Amino acid sequence: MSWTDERVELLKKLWTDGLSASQIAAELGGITRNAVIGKVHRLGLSGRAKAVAPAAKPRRARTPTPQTPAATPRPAQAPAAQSRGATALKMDPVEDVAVEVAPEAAPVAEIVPMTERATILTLTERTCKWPIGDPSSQDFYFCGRHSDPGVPYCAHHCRIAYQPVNDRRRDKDKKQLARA
DNA sequence: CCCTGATTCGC
DNA sequence: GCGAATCAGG
Repeated sequence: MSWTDERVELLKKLWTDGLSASQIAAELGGITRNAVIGKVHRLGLSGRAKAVAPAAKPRRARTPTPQTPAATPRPAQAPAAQSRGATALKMDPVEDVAVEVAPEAAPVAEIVPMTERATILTLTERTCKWPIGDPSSQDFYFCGRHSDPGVPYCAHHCRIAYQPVNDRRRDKDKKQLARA
């Protein structure tokens, strides 16, 4: 894949929206998070809303200068993009909406251990995105259990989501028959 | 382990 | 310019 204008625009939008590099990579498709990060830096829009980095961390990557005959200046990159607004807190508009509403009844569809639950902020390519509970409730969350990369749901919810309609009906019928 | 962004450097 | 490899950190 190449960086077409459309893809660059989408990248800018998603990045400024606060999505992580890997999330953006998944959104764009056919690209890794490294590519996204690299592009973000080249575009000069790194360091989004974030508390002002206090003591600069002396970044050093890879083996300390392996082959350097005599001259490899590498201006250590101009400290250009250090200008940021005061201290904008990163927030996700989606969660904002989901949290604003009344806390009333929270019909939990099933139990998922607290430690495995996911919010819209913690979902990744490998977390189950099965929604649980009332979306307008405080207790709404996503399954969050492990799912294979690129697969939206964990094995358990995959079975539910992708179960053929006929099978489901068959199950339902079985239950009704058993009851009758 | 999972993940995050930052950086370097061969291509 | 691109992005894998690597780093430092949560």
